[in-house]
Amino acid sequence: MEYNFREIEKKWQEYWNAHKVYQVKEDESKPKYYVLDMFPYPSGAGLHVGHPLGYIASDIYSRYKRLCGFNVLHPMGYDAYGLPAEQYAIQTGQHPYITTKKNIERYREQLDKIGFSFDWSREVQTCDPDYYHWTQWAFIKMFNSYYCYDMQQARPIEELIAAFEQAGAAPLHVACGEEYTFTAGEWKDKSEREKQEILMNYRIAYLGDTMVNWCPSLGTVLANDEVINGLSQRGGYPVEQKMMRQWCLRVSAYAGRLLDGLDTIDWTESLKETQRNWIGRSEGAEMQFEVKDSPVKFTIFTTRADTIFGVTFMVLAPESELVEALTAKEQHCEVKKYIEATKKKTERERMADKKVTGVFTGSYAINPVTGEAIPVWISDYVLAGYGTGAIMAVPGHDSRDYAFAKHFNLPIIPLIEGCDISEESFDAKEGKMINSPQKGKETEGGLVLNGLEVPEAIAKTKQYIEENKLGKVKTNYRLRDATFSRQRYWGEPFPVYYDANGMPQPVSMDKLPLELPEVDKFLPTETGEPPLGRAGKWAWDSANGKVTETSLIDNQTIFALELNTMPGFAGSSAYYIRYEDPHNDKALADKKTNAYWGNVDLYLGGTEHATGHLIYSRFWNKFLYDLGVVKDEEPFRKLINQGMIQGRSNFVYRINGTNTFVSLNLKHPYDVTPLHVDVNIVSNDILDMEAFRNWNPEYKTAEFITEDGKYICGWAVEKMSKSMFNVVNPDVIVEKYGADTLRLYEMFLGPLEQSKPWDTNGIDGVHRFLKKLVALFSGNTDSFTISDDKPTVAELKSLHKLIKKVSFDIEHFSFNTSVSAFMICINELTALKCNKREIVETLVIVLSPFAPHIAEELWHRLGNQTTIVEAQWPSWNEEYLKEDVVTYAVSFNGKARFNMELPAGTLREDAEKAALTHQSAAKWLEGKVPKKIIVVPNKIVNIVI
RNA sequence: GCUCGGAUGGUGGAAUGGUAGACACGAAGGACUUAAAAUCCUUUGGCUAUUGCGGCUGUGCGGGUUCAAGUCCCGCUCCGAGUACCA
Repeated sequence: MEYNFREIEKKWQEYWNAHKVYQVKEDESKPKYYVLDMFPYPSGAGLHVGHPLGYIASDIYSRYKRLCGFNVLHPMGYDAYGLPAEQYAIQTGQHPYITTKKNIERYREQLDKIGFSFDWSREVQTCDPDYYHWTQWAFIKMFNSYYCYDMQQARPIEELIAAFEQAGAAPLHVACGEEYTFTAGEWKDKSEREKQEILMNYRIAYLGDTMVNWCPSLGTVLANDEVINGLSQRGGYPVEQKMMRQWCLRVSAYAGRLLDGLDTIDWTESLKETQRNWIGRSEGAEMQFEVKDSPVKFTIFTTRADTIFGVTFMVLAPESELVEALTAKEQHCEVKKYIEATKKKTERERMADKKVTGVFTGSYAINPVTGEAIPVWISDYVLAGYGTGAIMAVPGHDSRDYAFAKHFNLPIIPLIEGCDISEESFDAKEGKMINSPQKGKETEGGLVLNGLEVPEAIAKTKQYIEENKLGKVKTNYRLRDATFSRQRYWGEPFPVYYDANGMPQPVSMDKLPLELPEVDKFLPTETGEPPLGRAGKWAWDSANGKVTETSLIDNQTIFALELNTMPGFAGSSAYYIRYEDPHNDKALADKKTNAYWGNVDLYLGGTEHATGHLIYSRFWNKFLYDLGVVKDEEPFRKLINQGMIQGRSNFVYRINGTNTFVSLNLKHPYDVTPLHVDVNIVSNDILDMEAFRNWNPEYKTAEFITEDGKYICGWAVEKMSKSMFNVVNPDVIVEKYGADTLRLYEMFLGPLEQSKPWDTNGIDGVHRFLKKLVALFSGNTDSFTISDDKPTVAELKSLHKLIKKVSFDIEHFSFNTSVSAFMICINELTALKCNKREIVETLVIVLSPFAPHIAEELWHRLGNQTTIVEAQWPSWNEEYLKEDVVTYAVSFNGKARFNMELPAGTLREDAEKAALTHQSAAKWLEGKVPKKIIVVPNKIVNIVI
């Protein structure tokens, strides 16, 4: 029987598809298990060999869990909204839907060839109206909710309105932008528009004037995680700061729960740490400072309350609202100049420019503890968006304050015993406090920190602040609200129109989905509106509840709809819930269905989503949890990050000024230029010279200086990309070796979570394994022969060793060592010439998650009528794994010297005696009496002399 | 700067504190073949030894704990990832 993988794989893929083998339904009789891959964005380039890595791993796990008796949900879909399709549309005029659809088809074709066990009947596409219906629905729910800190959950906005009507706004402990204070009476006197404006301040989805990351080249705003080093993540264009009225999601309200939730889920420590940093909890105190000769008061935030005696100046952010009030007349001009200069700089320039800049306001603040007057400065090293936009500067113990003080010649006071601040500040939170207060400045009943350790001093100062009403203890988060508007076409439309007051109103729920309209061009309008401004019918007829002609807008029944669309993360934030009940037109997912499937048990994807998707969908899920829509508060119970597969580029070396190429090891004497060469015409770093000449007309006449007739290429690890000619397409591998080989080889390449370069060189070894497996039943003949004889102990040992190892490995996602175990087992069975039914039948079940096609083929050849999917994962029998004879390594002073064989179960004393009386022992004992003997059962006897 | 990873042959990588280098690739030699492909066998960390057996050394560097360290602890070096005026 020849290993005809093309025939076998085609046959079974068609069979599985025709018999809907991988479709699942809720089944109360079985425990559920939900395995999910991060769904891909279908790019025009198609899949390269790195993309399926995670899908293969999750597929192995799904198949394994199925064999173990779980009802496994393993769906797949597409994150179909995105910039590349829109950029392409701008260039070519082709509708992004067409591009996206084409790309999806290509992806599907490529995925199908690899033999995944996805339940495609549950496929979702984020650009499908039946899907974004529920994205829009969630948005309206967020619009109609506020966040209550006392109850720690999202609540209907009506409750807040009721509270305002009853008691006004003074004592509310809720998430908001600005803190309002008004009485119930004042609330009632406000106009409808004023009321809406105030409520906007509390909604979880709200319109807000915020500093946004504006990317002029993309013509849109970006979320913080979409900006890297001041450049856009997509395209790498410069990003500037701009004040804009935008839809935002009040993610910050959930900061505490997002942080605490990390302790309840099984993610890698490094990913949790990344999220913790991004959320950025810091515990400190807010302190109020009065201003000399002025009624103005302002608040600062600090985590180092203990350094209050070292404050020598204050700093405001240039954007701070206090700037105006605190600028003295004589400083007006200077301050204005500085603010103007700061505004001109982009975020990137501000970051690149490490120069210390600032300007004095002319005002003095009063230190609430010492009563001293300290100058107030303005500098761009203080950020308006964090804390209160103002700080107390302690140059002795903060490096930024130190640099500022040195530059402007401001005093620096050391507060820690023995610290050296002549060259740099002492930022560590350790040591004994001094100068707190300074000698001779002690006040009656005042705060004294001298002699305390820093943590004690922080605690004591906080207590002092609270007792004397100088401020309050506060926890700050770095996590900002997410900007949710994009000035783009290819995204979910907001289900929102603007009423006669110009205030947004949600479209009624029963009119969803609000479908994306057609436009003539995908560019902004001439007046600078987003592309949806071109949509002729993009207005809302509230009387009839439908989209209608723009020209009819009358602000009575016909209203303007929102022209922005939602960002990429909108559609990917709850897709995993939709898979559970993908065709439900009444709800995102039926409650009972969600109660069965619950959250994702295993989520696989890359780390690049650590501060984007994985924060947003946790937020989104928590919101849905608050609504009672989903059963679990955390969406992803266990998360594995598969590593990236990089490219392995090959180089040829052209001798400068010639068309002659010199082999890697002969290039030293020449002056050469390394050139990328297509990795598909290189095998084991040996160039196919004929193919090279045909590859590019430029090389048609290429000459080679070879080593023994071989041209050896150099290589380097780089990103897998077309321009490096190092892209390896999975289709090519499948065509040449088969899907089973590809699957095994991707797993064999190394640990799942590690990034590694793709190197086709080793694939023969894995392919050989499958050929050996097939050869076991046929030798060189075409027949398939199987023996019904009873297996021998050696055969059973080999098999059970394999079952144990593979079971353990799959549970620990150590797939690379599983593949090794298969190879060892097949080598052993080949040596034993074992083709016994009992052995083979079990072997193929264990192999089936890894190489499902060949396993299925053999399973049927063995006479089984059902698919192997319905088989049962075998358990191993420890009895078979026991050895009769145990080989002990005998060590002297920890150094292994010789081996000896003893019957299994030999007592400790007997093992000692055997080691000492062994014929080789005398040589190593050198006549000495052993001081100590350690016996490790079944393994080692260590003799200390 | 801070945080988190990592460092093992020519290469990818194995190794619950217990004989380091499993498994695979590559390489060298051999068998079969007119030849090639395919397949099979032998060798393969380094040094040294060799008619034989063997010996020494070895997991980035320097210390430590232990009968025993790639693995645990302390201090470095280098590489990678994330994040960054976050007070």
